[in-house]
Amino acid sequence: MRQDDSIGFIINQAGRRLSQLLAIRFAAFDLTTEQWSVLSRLCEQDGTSQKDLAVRVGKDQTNITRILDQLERKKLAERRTNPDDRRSFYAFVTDAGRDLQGRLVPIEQEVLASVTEEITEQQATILKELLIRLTNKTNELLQHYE
Amino acid sequence: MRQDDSIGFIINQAGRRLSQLLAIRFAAFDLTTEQWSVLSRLCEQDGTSQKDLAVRVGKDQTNITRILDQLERKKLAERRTNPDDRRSFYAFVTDAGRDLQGRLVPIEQEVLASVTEEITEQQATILKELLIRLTNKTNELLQHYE
DNA sequence: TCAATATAATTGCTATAGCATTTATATGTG
DNA sequence: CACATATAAATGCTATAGCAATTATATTGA
Repeated sequence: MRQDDSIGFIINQAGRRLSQLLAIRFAAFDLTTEQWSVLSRLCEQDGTSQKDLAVRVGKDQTNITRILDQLERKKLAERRTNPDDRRSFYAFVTDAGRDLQGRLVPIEQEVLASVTEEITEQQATILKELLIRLTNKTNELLQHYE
Repeated sequence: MRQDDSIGFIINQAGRRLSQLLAIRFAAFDLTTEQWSVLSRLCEQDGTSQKDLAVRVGKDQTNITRILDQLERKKLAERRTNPDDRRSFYAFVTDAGRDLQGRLVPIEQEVLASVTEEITEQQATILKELLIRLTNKTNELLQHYE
């Protein structure tokens, strides 16, 4: 099988390109797409522990630590101590963070709309569903190595 | 829209997870999935310039330089000077590289087969086709910023 | 021909992914 | 209670992504 036909290659290629396009649009706001993914999640669900945030965003806890560092440096999010467990922190979005997120939402939507222009809404739904099934299966297989 | 529903999030998540699973299986061979992607491409098409290789693998030329450095260090590939243009190099896979690739192919195929176990072959084809269409459109949009 | 421009590859930089280890704090068991 | 074990977060490490700048060499145009 040629590499171009490998589902692994195709998925990663699609993801990288999409991130690249989004990154160009986000550059003016000095925010990376990964910082954006954490910021959005915080806007949806404020005050979760870093561990919990990692699971929800689907990132390693190490990466969450570092992305939160960046968001905190930019005053878009902040850590607050957990009085019940001094090992853990709760992450919160700041007013500036929520404000920025509000300005980025329409840009993300515009980008996503433009890249899916050549496929129908129904196809987009199918695409998402198939990817989610594949990811679930992959997660299941990954668990065998934990 | 919740982040979980964002096509961008879903694609990137799928790609990362798949790479992670493949990485676990490749670890015993001391090869990363990205090194693998370059090595496979070289096996398909030996003796291309780095610039050309970058386009084919869908990576930045900078990354090709560095991944080739790794492959060369591991004696899996080598650069040869281009007599017609002393700025450029041709990249070649070594015997050891071709040998390793041959041993990894069945592993990659097994992993891809296992992650697509929950979907039909027809669905896998649809999935790939939709992703390719999305990537093509994204590439087209990216060109506007070049 | 020679000077301006373009190009192939490299290098330096920041951010991210993921692993192993460390640190601080909790928890659970004798 | 004391000690072993578990857990949350941080840190150190290597590899990768991508941008900007550099270096060496080609090409182009006056």
